[in-house]
Amino acid sequence: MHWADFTAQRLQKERGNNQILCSGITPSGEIHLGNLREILTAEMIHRACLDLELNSRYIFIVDSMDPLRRIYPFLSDEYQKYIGCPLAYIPAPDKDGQPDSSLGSYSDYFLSPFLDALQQIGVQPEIIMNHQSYENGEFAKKIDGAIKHMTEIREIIETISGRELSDNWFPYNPIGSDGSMDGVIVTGYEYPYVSWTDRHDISGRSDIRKSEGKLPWRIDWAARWGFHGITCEPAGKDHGSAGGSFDTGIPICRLLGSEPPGKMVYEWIQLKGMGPMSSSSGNTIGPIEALGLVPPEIIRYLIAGSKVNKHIDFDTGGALFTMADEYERLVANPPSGDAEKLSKRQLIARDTKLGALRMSQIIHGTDPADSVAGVSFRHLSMLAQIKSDDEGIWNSLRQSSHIDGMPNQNLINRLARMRNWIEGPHFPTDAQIIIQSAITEEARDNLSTEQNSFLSEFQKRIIDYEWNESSINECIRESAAAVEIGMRQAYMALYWTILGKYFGPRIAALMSEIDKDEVMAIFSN
RNA sequence: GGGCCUGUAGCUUAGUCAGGUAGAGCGCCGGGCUUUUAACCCGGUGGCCAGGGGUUCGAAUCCCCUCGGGCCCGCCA
Repeated sequence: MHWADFTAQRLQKERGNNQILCSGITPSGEIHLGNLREILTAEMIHRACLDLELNSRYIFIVDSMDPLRRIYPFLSDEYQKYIGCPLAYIPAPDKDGQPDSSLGSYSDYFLSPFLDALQQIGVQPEIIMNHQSYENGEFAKKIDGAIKHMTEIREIIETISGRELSDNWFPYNPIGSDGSMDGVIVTGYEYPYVSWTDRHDISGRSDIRKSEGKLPWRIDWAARWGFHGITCEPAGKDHGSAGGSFDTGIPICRLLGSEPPGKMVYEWIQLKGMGPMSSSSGNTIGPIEALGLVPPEIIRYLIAGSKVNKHIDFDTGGALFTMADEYERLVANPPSGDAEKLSKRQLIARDTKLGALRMSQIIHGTDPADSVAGVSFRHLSMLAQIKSDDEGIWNSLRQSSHIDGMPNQNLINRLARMRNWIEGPHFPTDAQIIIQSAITEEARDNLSTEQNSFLSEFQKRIIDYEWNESSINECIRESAAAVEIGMRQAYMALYWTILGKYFGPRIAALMSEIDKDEVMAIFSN
């Protein structure tokens, strides 16, 4: 069974027919591909719940109330004054990292491209801006409870996380006179006001029913589990390790009167050979960038086809072909078989694969067969390289009867992505089609006597042929027949000559795209 | 130091939670086909399931130990 279905069944047993799946992110910088795993993990479980006919909602909480913690590499020193201020209330950076209030809030600025990416991969969450939950007083009860149970919460955090909290620690961080939560010391509490003195020695009070302060992370998380009624929130393994925020969140959530979700921890996505993604190290690939290269259903398949607790190596090079091939093979030939005839293992394998395929669809519940657009990823990569205009590609596809009439939107999108990939730095060199200007040494060494005589024969004959695909092919066939050489050998000889390797795309189509004199020049050289 | 995950064929892995004769894809080898979609079709090769011990009629699966790999433990998914 697929992990999403398995989790959905477990949730039904544990929490009944109403489920609220949740994921959350902090928009402190460019949101990277790794964040997609959190979102897709939750969203796929949500879909599996819907498939079980449970009442399921999927909410996406943006940690817009989190403070700016430090000056990131892409920010100018101007941001010094905003450290400790909620991301929702400070201006977005411009190209030079200068704060520019005309660009909107910091949190919206980094969030909106990410929401576009979610749209593309078919994720439609209910979006909740956490600062609004503070503004409209949803947190008030939990804050009041946290302050009243201050001693117990302190003990939970100190014993479970092993961290020692300072004497003036307080389970609520008020915002001081300059908008920052740093250096603000709480001096008293009387509902609904927390009074404080900030680092400029200015005193004031915060109304816990408004966004005049926030709960520290570990309590904030536990509190919102409660008032949103969250039944499942997969967390990154940083939160999942012993003494992490999940372990403290569970008892704190109960202390505040609510049932916490069960612990569920997912592994991270790494860039192949480069370690975990991290905005600060610059070792990151954005979902926007990834979605510029890879069809969205294949991104989904990357997550759906991996177990939650396995780390994923994301590779923007040749492995994309392998991944796309696997997906297309699965779509073309989905595992089937009679449940009675299959062993338990084969049955599980079948259902897991079918589940992954189901979860990979952009639109929930649609037929996977519609997602492949009729053309394989590999074939499209070849066409995109030898044909510079899109119309030429559609013509070619019509001729090879891959498509009928006009290309659908899915295919148009795929081609656009393919062109991005090919033109960008990630495209693998061994997939590149490079037309040689002369026969290479390596090619010479690999060509047999028969192949050489085929090539001379072809060179002689082609002069009298038209320069188009079918005519070139005819010439290849006749030349091969004349020197009594197998077609495979004949094609290989042409690949060596024109591309400098022993394999390649349809050679006649490729040749017809190039000028005849240019091709003949390769032979002569 | 505390903890999590992980080790199955040359490679990527399924199967581990619910113990019941090791599955798949890629690669490789052989054959077929041929206007080659780096394709397709057929057949084959290949695993003391990291190692050791225990529980069991029976262990890749559960328990214990050892070793190797990845990662988390201020913020980060």
